[in-house]
Order: sequence, then C-alpha cells, then structure tokens
Amino acid sequence: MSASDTGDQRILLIDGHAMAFRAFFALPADGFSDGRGQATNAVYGFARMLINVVSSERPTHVAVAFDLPGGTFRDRIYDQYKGGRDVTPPEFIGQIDLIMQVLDALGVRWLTVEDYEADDIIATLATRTAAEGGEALIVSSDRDAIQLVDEKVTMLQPIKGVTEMRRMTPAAVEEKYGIPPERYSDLAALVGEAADNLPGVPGVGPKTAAKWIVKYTDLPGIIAHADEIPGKAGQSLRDHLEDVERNRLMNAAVLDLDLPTDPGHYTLGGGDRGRTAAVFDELAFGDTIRRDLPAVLFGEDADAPAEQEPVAEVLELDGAAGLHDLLGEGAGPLALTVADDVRGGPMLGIATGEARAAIRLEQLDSDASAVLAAALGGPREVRTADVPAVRSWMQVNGYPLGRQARDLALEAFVLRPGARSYDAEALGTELGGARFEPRPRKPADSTLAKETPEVRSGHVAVAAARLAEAASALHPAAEELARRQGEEPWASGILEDLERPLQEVLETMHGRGIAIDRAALAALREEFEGFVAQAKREAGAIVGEEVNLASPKQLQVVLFETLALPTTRKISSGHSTDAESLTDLQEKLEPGSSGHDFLSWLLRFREMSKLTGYVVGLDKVHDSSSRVHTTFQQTAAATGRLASTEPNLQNIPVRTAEGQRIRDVFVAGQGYETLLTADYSQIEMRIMAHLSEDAGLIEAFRTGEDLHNFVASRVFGVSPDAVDPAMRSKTKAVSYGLAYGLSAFGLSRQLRISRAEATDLRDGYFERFGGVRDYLRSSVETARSTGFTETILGRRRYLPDLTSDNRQRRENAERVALNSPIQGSAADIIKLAMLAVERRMRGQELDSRMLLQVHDELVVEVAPGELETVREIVVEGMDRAYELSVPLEVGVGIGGTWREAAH
DNA sequence: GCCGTAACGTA
DNA sequence: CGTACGTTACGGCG
Repeated sequence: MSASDTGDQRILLIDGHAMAFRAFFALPADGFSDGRGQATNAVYGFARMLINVVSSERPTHVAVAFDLPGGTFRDRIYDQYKGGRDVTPPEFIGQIDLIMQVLDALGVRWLTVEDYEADDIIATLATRTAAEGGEALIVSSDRDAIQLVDEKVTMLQPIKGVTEMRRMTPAAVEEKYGIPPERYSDLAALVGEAADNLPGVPGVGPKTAAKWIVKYTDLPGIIAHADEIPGKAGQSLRDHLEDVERNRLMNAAVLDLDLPTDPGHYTLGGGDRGRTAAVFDELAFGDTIRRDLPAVLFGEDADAPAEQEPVAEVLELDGAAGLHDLLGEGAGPLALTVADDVRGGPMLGIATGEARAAIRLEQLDSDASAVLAAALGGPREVRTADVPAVRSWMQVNGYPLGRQARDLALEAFVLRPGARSYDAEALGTELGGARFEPRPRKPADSTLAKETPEVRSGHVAVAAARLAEAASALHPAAEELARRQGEEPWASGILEDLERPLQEVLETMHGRGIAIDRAALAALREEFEGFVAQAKREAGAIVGEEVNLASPKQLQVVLFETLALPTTRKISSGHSTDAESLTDLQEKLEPGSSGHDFLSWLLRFREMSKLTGYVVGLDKVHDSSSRVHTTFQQTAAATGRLASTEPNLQNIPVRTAEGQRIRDVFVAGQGYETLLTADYSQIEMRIMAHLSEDAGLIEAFRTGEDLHNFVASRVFGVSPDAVDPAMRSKTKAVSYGLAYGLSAFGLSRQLRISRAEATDLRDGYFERFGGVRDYLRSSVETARSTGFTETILGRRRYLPDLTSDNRQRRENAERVALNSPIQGSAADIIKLAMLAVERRMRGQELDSRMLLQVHDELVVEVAPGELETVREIVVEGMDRAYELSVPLEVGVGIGGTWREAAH
C-alpha cells in the first residue's frame, strides 16, 4: 500500500492516558511490578489492550494520543474544568513514560499537542482519515469521542477491564442514547459530564435530553424553543442555559490540529523485536505477552511467518559424511546446545565458526555417532551455556563431553550477576547479536495426536533451526565475553580461582546425591498425611461447608464472610491469610470460640501440608539407590550464593520439632558410617565486623563471649550477665536487620514494639557501634558512585537503581547494596572452603565426601575409620578459608541422620 | 498448559 | 517499609 492510497487506510486511534488509567484500575498495582519497586500494571494492561485490538481489528495504521500535563485551552474558558479529581495515585506516576517506551519499541506513533487534549488529536486524525476515504477505530473510555462516530469511524469502548470492548457504531449509539452520534455533544451538554466537572441541567438525564433533541433537532433548536418546554425540566433548562452553552463549547472536539499528514507516519510495522524484548525485560513481562505480539507490528507477514521457515543453511544431519563436512579437520571451537524436543526427541545444536546444524540423535547412524563422539571427546574447545546441564544431558544420551568445555553462562554471571536467564538464547541475544522469536507454547497431547507427518516435521525443522542458531550465536557471545573480561580484569580471578573449579566440585556433588531412608520416609508420610486429614476434618466440621483450606481465596470467604471475623492486612486479592495474620487474628478471639478453633486447625493444616509436601517431593526424586541428587545452581543468586533445585535441599525444615523429623530421613548411605555437618557461626556478623572495622564488634568476636549477649550489654549499658533474654533477642534482631537494610518501621513491626522504641534501639546500637553505622553509610555511597558493590574477593554486583529518580526503586537498591557485600562475602568464603575441603579429601584419597552446601553449612558423608581425619579437614578447610580480622568459628556435629548430625 | 499470586521453607 | 532463594497449590486466562 502506498502512502497516498488512503482508501485502504484503517487507523487505530487510542486515547493513551484514558486507557492507561483504566488499565491501572483494572489490574492490581501491587500485582505487577518490575521487581524493583516500579509498578507496571498500567503498562501491562495497556500493552495487553493494544495487542488484542491490533490482533483482532487488523489496523494498518496506529496512533496513540496523550494529554500533556499543565492544562489546555479549555481551562482558560472554564477554570474548574476537570476540577475535583482525586490526585493521581503514586503508583501510576511514571507508567505513562514506560508506555511511551513500549510504543517506541513497537514502532507505534504517539502524539501530544501543547494546549490540547488527546481527544482533540484523535478527533483530528479520525475526521481526516474518514474524509480521505479511510476508516478509523477509536479506543477510548472518554464519552466525548462518541460524537466522532459515523459510517467510517467506530469507537471501541471498554466495558470490563481493558480487553472487553463495546463496538460503538452509529446504530449502537442510536440504540443506546436514542440519538445519532453527531448529536451526542448536544446531549452531553445538557446532561453534563461529572468526570470533567461540567454540571448539566439538574433533573435532566440522557432520556429527557434525547427526547428534546428528537423533538427540536439539535441544541440550538432546543435553546430557541426553551420557553415552550414545560414542567420542572423546562424551568431547570431555562435556569441553566449558560451551563449548557459552556458545556457545548467545552465538549466540542477540535478537528484541525496541526499533525503529520503523511499516512505513512502512522503505518504499522516499524517495531523492533530486539528493543521490545529489552523493554519487556526491564518491565519483567513474561512470555505470554511476548508470544501474543502480532507479527504485523514488526512488519512481518503474519500469514507466512518467518519463524515457520527454517533458516536455509541449517542442516539436519544423520550421516557421517555430513558431520565430517560440518566439523571438518578444524581445531576451532565448537558450540553446543541441547534440547528434548516434544516431537523430535533429543536434539543437539552444533556450530563451528562457519557452519551450524541440528542433529536428531535418534536418527544418527553408528558411523555418524562415532564421528560425533570423537569430536566432543577431543581437544577442541566446546562452548556451551551451563556446562553441567549439557554434560549431564550428553551423558544420558550416550556421549561423553570432555573437560575442555567453556561455560559462557558462568562467565556472563560473574561479569553481571542477576540476569533473568543465562541460557544459550539469552546469551546469544544479549552478547551475540542474535534474535529469537518468543518460544512457542508447548502443544497439548491432543494437538500432537492430530498432527499430520508433514506438519510435525515442519515443527521439528523449526525447532532444529532454532537450536542450531542458538549454538551459532554462542561464538560471537564467547568473543564478546572475552572482550568484556579484558575490560573488567577483576572478573578473571573470581572465574578462574573460584567459580570454574567450584563448578566441577558441584557436578561431583550432584552425582553423589544424599541417601534417604525410604522406610522412614514412608512412615513419616503416613503420619503427616494423617495429621493433614485430621486438621481438614476438624476445620470442616466447624464451618460446616465444603472448603479447600489450601485456597486463600476460599479461606477469605470462610474467615471474613461465613465466620465474619475481623479482617487482616490488605493484599491485592483482598485480605491476607498468612500465618502471621492468622495468629494475630486468633489473639483477638475468645479461646474456644468457633473462629479461634477454626484458625488453630487451619494453622495446623498449613504446617502439616507443608511438611507433607517435602516428604512427598522427596519420594518422587530419589533414584533406585534411594539417593537424592539436588542440582546446585551457580548462576541463580545475584549475591554469589548457590541455589539448590530439583529438589531444593537448602530449605529442608529445621525450626520445629516436627519439621526436624524430615531431617531424620537423610542418612549416611550404604558403606558410610555417619554424616558430619559443619557450619559457620555467625559468619555474616563476622563479615560485618571485618568490613566495618568496628572496634566493639571485633572485640565481641575476640572475647569469645556470646555475640548477642555481648552486643546487648553494650547497647543497654549493663554488664553481660545482666542481659535478659528480651534484651538479647532485640539486639540480635537489630544486628541482623542492619545487614538487610532494615528500617525502624520494619524493626518495630518485627519486634512488635513502637516506632519510637525501635528508633531508640537502633540509635543506641549505632552509638555503641559507630563503626557499623559509618560502614553502612559509606558502603551505599561508594556503591552509588561506582555503580556496584563488592565482596571481599572482589565479586561485583552492579546496581544501576542506586541513582534512580524513583524513590522506591532507589531505596530498594540501597538495601540490596547493604546486604550484597555481606551475603556475597559469606558465599565467597564457603566456596573457598568447599574447594579446600574437596581438594584435601581427594588429595588424601579418602572415601568420605562432601554432599551438600546450605549457605553456611556443609554436609559430609563419612566413610568408616575416616571420621577424625575428615573432621580436621572440614574444620580447617572452613576456618582457614579466608582470613578476616576476626576468627571464623566452625561448629561440627556427627550423627547417623542429618538431624542427629546437627549440633 | 502457562503464568502470576500467596504462602512458606531455608540461610 | 529486611536480603537471598525454590516449591507448592490455586485459579485466571486462553
């Protein structure tokens, strides 16, 4: 379509401010955030609306009109125009700018005109398009737009939320208001518009107004015959003619703004997928909305999408000859990606610097298989994202991957921890200049069953191409990483001396797993399930109706409606039913009352369901030798901590007696004598002492006295033996709170004391431990000026939000800046300890072995006769891992189960 | 089937 | 309005 061919034009005109506001109230502000404190509900809802309308209405052009702050010509006519509106909610602020960024990325034009409203922009463009023979679709919740409707101009009015729209055609307007659209402004002038603070004729509503318009044609007709109109309404009209005339003046759309006239200016299709992805990343938008982005926004033909066409150069290989051609005799690096395709089975993406291919392992003949095995087991550097995952996948599929593998995810993580993903596609996109479509949804089984072989092989080819592309993109990513490491030399020490060697240790630990006692597990499961059933029964008997206690939504009905209990703190979906709220609530109730009893059983249900969940989960993940193999993720936590997944063995209960029984299920395995656990005592406070160089805190650790007791005696100015438990626990809360950036408010809430008391407590603490205060203050300021925090080993975490204009984001970043050096340094230290322990145990050829790490604790399986040696290696490895200005203290426990090995 | 939320376990 | 995580169940949405 040419620019002058306006007859085919179908322009979508959106009232940006009105729709953003609508989205803001349709979606919970605290349910959508970018993860850094910026609300994004209006942005999300707006984007959702835009996507839906573009997909369903298929416009060729789009423009979004925004109001500017600071008023318009209408305010000069009537100084109370739009007066009396509530102040803009704070969470809405900033979201308009974000919407504009989204629109820019999507290639959608947005417009503002000084002194005019969005409505005027829309009116100008709609009438111009219609006059040129095109069509216009107006999306607005502002009724003023109704006056623009005609055969060529349709209005979409949101009914519910931002996705359900009513189609206002001339017939629909006529039906709803009893007058044609061009008379709507007359009607509105009579009735008034509360939202704009334009009072109409008292006692005259839309029905009366429409009746008059029908009778006297239009507003001038009504005014001319005002004297003839009988009754109260007629008198009221005569009394308020000035208001009516003012309203008509105010609600008349301006049709002649000076706006770009070339239709090409508004053409759809100038979107940039990369930029959109980046903006969506910033906003923490998920995959669903990305998948739904209409191709037309990016100038792609939706009927024959490019993503359905495999890239021509990608080969699907099944024979040795093809593989030889690909791999050649070269010695350059190879890049690998792996996938278990729902249709194609195990697939391998493989790329040299020049060529790439996808291999379906099940189709390889034996010659080809040998060629592949030789290449991967040979001396060539192999680049992957997540070496342990790729190696384990290869192992399962019968190909060993040598130790020459380079993990680009780990490298990228060290340089910039905290990224959402470090998978091959993410690295290829961020570092290798590649671009991928949103991942297609996983098809339902029923869909798969219905596929013809042709369709199926088409899908497989697309997936194969994508896998090969991802592998290929790892090469430029690897080069970019090398360049960045050159620019940031601090990273190489962390990578070479810590993370890379640790990766091998973690792979070994994964392979070992930890033994569980299946009989004990089964018994525990039965017992816990019995408790769950009992709690369910008892709670159900009290309310006398079917209720799913695991559904917070149903619970809210039971608690606050059926039982009519006082409401708890507000959350986005109503009122909280978390344990803290329920306990508080229970304290307000009479013991023995039905509400009180119900809450007891509910809390019991929660506790036991949680524990049952652990037990059931463990039963699902152990291998045939009853061992559980957690995966330690090395790139998951931005502070440098490890994370444990499938299953998470870093959150096994320990605080309650019943919870601890789960730890009795973890045992020393066949051929081993006992478990040994070793943990650092107060490592974070020791790091605080080290980093702050606070003389008092350092002394506390050197005296060997109980830390919190010592600190409390200073804070409260009493002798150490005069410290009571309340003083100790308050002091302890302050100590740890400080490392998390806790506010006086948070402290008061946690300790259930007044704000003033919390402030006094903190001030008292800082008075005696001034070095801590100075350190905390300066560490945030240093991070603000350098842009990053640093651990004792020089591991960095970049925090751009420290200079954000958004207070919530900035303060959040400040808390992160307080905590990261402390948590991160503790992570550094235990990682060093793990390297030392593993090295020495292997060096001495012991059979004992390290199995788990739980942030400040190591769990070791001890072979017969090795206990004392192992104890010494572990304790030394841990306390000599790094020399702080205070000693590192390590506690050790021995036992047949994890619980017994606690100390 | 995916995804976000609520809740809750750990350090 | 305290940091860092992972897992579960529910329920809205498509």
